[in-house]
Amino acid sequence: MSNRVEIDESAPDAVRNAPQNTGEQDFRLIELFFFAYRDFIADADELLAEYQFGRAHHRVLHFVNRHPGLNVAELLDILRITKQSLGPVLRQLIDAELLVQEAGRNDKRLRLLFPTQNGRNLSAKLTQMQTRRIASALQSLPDGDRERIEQFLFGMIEPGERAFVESLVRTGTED
Amino acid sequence: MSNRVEIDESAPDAVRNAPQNTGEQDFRLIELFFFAYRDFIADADELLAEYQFGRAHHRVLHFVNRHPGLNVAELLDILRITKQSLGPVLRQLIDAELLVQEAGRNDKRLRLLFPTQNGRNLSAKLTQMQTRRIASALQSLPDGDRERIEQFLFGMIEPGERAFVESLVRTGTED
DNA sequence: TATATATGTCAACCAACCTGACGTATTTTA
DNA sequence: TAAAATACGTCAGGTTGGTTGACATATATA
Repeated sequence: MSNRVEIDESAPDAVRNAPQNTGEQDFRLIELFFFAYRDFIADADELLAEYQFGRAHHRVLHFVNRHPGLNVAELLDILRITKQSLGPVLRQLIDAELLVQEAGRNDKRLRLLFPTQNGRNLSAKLTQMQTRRIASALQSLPDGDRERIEQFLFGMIEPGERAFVESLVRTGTED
Repeated sequence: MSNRVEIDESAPDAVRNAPQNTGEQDFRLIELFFFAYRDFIADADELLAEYQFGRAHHRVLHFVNRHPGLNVAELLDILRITKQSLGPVLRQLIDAELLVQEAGRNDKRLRLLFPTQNGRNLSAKLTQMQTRRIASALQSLPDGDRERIEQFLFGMIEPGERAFVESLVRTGTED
């Protein structure tokens, strides 16, 4: 069988020029953001692969660590996934003894999620890798620009979500 | 069948306290980056869904628009995926007449990729949505902070990748 | 007691990747 | 000029991380 590509004579015309990096087309920041995020995630991916885990596990581990005692509904709300897709991830993390479940004291329907010491350790390791990358990226900037970066990232978040994100992000902040 | 969760008496101990937002654990920027990227992507996802397209289509459309005449190997190198996974995406974009292929003039083995006018239009629409979100995030910052943001994002990129990304990002920049 | 809530689970499906193997057109090299 | 390398396409089968829908159970609330 031939896979010779016949160029369709009636094909729509190719546009041959590159678009410009104008005010309406901020390619520079769009692409930098894309590649920055790719590499921000990459470190963690490597470490997680040793455990046969993926990004889904990372996110669950991260937020349970940050908010010990979180219940399933709250976790789903943060991650914006369905309980059906959370199910296997949660089970694997519990089987690996990185998380534990406890029934709520007052409301026994709730399954409260806590990290184990191993879970805390792995999460800390992942967080440290990302923290180091951020720190080195901040290093080249003037002191005080950290707040500008925070402000920029916060401004990228959908306005209706900002209060919620702010409440998550404030946790554990001494101020 | 009962799904009563028996709390395993021998379960590892739960860690009950939240970790702190210290120098070693930069939760604030980590989480802001996570949520910012999520929303940065979300606008485009919605528009793409109308075409039954996903993020893979977006990325291909974006880079072919930015670099008209790109060949398949170069595209794979930017996207870091295999040709097997690019295949269906490319075919769908060509079938939808958003992209066209042409054999290379000098090297006829090459398949050069170009956007059609429709492809250019859709890509521009997607880029504009992301550009607007970025612009509104920058609005609250002092003038000139744009460069700081660029510098920060560039600093997040793996050092070995920076030259390549810089060469991609420079395309179409008048300076 | 009836209903609502929180969670778990079964089944079927999908998007977007992957590896491996192989075919064809074309170019380069020996 | 024949052989090897390159660029690309494609078939087959697998994985991860999601989805929707339906339903069961334990517990809480009205």
